[in-house]
Amino acid sequence: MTFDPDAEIQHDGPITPYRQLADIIRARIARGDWASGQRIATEKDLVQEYGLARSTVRRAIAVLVDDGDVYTVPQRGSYVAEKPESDS
Amino acid sequence: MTFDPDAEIQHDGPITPYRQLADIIRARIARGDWASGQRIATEKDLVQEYGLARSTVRRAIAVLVDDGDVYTVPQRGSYVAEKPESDS
DNA sequence: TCTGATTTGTCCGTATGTATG
DNA sequence: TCATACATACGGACAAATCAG
Repeated sequence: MTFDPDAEIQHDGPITPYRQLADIIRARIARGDWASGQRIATEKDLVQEYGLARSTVRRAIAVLVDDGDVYTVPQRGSYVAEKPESDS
Repeated sequence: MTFDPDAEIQHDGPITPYRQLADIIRARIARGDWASGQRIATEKDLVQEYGLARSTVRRAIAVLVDDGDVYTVPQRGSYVAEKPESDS
């Protein structure tokens, strides 16, 4: 993935490929590429689509898991988490 | 690397280890140790070969990058830049 | 049941980037 | 300048579980 210093979403830390990929996946979920409960792209697919190392892809997914956006099932894949609706 | 006040190549500023190393690398490129487009020695190797701190080696490489003699690819290494021939 | 393909889990080695004292 | 530590990233290898046939 091309390093994009003009990426729209900013973070606390430096803009890095794994953070950018995490944002991209989040955006794709929001856009409806994958519905709630559905499996997202495999690590292998993400590696091929974005030209990143698998370790980097895994780090991006780890961010999403940490944020509660997705969850991973060993040997199965990562799925879009069902998030509670915001009442605010 | 031993500080050498009698180094042949002179500079605008004071003679320092990182400037001397930059000169050495330049000379090695000119000599053909590394061809155009090829990766030069890693920072680690240069540290071991010349007995310098890594930060000093990095400063030397930064000089070469600044001069357009080499370019660095994150997580990959530094490469000999393809320089346009001088017609003057 | 067996087999092979798929997919995530883990570990290793290499290399540069950044920060601190 | 030096020494050290940690972060980031790439690439490879192998293990383990799952699933389709």
